[in-house]
Amino acid sequence: MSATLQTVADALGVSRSTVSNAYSRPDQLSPALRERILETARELGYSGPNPTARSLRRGRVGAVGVLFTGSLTQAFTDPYAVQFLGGLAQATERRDTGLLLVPLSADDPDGAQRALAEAAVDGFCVYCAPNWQGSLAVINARSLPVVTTENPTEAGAATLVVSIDERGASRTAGEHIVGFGHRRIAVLDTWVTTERRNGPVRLPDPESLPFYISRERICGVRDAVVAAGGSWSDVLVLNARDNTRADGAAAAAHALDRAQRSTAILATTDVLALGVLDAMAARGLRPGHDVSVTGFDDIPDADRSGLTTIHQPSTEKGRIAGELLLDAPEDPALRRKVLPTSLIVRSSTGPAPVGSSS
Amino acid sequence: MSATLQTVADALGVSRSTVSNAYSRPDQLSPALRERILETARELGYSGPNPTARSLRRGRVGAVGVLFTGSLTQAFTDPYAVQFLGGLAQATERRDTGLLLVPLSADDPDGAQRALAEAAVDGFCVYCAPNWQGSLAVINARSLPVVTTENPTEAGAATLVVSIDERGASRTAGEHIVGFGHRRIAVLDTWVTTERRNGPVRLPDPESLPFYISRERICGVRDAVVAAGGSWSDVLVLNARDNTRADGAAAAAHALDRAQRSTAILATTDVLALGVLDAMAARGLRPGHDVSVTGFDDIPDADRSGLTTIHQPSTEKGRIAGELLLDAPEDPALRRKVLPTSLIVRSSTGPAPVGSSS
DNA sequence: GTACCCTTCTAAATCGATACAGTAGACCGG
DNA sequence: CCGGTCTACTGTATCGATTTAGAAGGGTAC
Repeated sequence: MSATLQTVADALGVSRSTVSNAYSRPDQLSPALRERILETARELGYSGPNPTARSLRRGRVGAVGVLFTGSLTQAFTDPYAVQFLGGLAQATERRDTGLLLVPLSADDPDGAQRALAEAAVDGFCVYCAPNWQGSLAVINARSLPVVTTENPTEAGAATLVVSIDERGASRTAGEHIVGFGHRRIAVLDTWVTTERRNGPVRLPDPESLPFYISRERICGVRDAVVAAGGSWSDVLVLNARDNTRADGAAAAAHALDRAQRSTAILATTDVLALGVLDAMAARGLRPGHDVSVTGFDDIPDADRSGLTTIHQPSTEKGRIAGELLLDAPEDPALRRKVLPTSLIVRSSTGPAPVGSSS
Repeated sequence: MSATLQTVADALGVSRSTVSNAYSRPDQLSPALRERILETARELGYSGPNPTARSLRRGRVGAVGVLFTGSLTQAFTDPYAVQFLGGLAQATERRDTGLLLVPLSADDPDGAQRALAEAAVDGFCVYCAPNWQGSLAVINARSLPVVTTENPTEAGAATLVVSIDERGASRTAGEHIVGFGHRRIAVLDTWVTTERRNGPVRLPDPESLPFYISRERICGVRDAVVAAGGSWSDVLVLNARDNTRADGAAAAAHALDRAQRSTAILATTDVLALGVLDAMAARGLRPGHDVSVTGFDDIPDADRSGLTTIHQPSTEKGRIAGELLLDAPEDPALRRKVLPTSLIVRSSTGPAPVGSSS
């Protein structure tokens, strides 16, 4: 069944090299012979050089690995992730490079490590995974280029980074909220605790959070609150089971249904924030009047829903990540990029309701 | 820099085979030696067998290719697609197999074909792409297993298929609608025409549509209408630019804003249907009263929005596709599976408004 | 006619591993 | 002490291509 270069070469009485050239370097042989070779190949059912063999010889695979925490479904549920991946794909496609999804299942750490060690790729993109099950160590051992969108500190010195000022951006949202006079504030995030449930969490010190993005975004809010004379201990911390709209709504219920209802809920992702809006709609609460809500990412749905949020250039982030990975600059200064963000004010935020100051 | 099996073997004075066995077949050597080998490897910075070389020798790559039409962003915008992929990932992960995304850019047919010919994979999954740029021909030439969720007829005899009865399912939705007395009916789909715009389209004969899913779902509606004594020419056909909520809303506007407003809009995907609901909300129209709306797929948001739709087991479809691909049964009867669907009636459908019969 | 170049093709080395057959030595029963 | 069976390891062929240096043949310049 499986024909090889040699098969075709033998059939025509030419050398293997020539057949190879017919596919990979057309300028190295006469057009006439090339045509005969391709013709013969077609007859023999030979569909071109074996990609694996070619990769071995060339030392280039033509794919980059994309790491995921948790299930793939979950990883793609967030439109931010999808946009980022779209950008990444744009960049890699231009260089004839594919994207290999490498799921890191939490149930099976060994399997995850094996998957990383055995993935045939030219580099890795770590975009939504914290240092999961020692995955970074495995990756670094392979001495392949790695680009991450997260933790610039935890990443090795050789790692490529494209990031945003998570803490500063989040602080902007916090300042926007305290500027409106809000004092009963809640922050909503995923996996603030290892218990996977929807509800309030005690978090004495947000600096101690292990997950970079959670830590930075929550600390940003804290900074704004403290700068305005407030105290971190007054901020209600809510955990959502997963980064989904439904879990956002369920977790937000705890802030909305208690006696002293929070007047502002700052979610660390738009998906969660939209869940908050869902929960409010179910209770007849008006965004921006009864309760103010902010998100993070500025996904397309945010605009539709009038959600005040932090815009970050998701697609561009992916594109740049891809370019860095495939064309890693030597200059250390060029190996780390920080992209701008901006606060987008829409209708989901407004002045604190009167009489809510207590 | 790059250590190989041989490097490690030489350093220890053992044979290359033994080092290989230390990684791949631990039972073939004494635990003590194995430990020494792994230790030495670590010191030399050798991170395990080169995946490409291993693939070549083993004849198995450990990845399956997933084909996309259009941009990756678009392919992942539909929760149905994400669920399907999640199921696929479940099945492949269990077999230590990764997912390689292969984008088929419309701009660059040659690039798309090259990507297919050069993808290092053990099989292909074609799940949302029609026969794009002759992609099926390229794939078939490689004589790798292929699974598709679509067109059972266009697919070669060797192709694995996991599908649903698209036409029958869609007809069920149509019967539900005509059963409610609706006669001013619109169908909404993506790419009914090659012009990419939102709005009405003349479609004398739906059987002539080139895209399988569009054709089948639309014909299903037609069958229901005709069976109820109606005529296809009375059905308004709307095209949405892309399969997005926003485009669904924009296209639906044409059915909602005209003098003789459609009393029912049957969308071929939930995403489009949710767009229709958006458009209705913007106009103060009540789903199930003023206008009935149906979707297709039963994505999570459908439930939240009270959308009547056709449920299909998306995740399971992906899982089965993965299993078929990695464990293709010989028996032709087992190579094609048809999964059940069901009509889920929610609040977005109801009796035609009185006096709408003209 | 010789020297030189260009085009077109070939031969051999190489990429980094795995599979399989085979060997050396230990151990055991009789 | 011999045949037989294990265990632990080695040697060689092989997977399917690319690459490099170089050879054959024809053409051109002087």
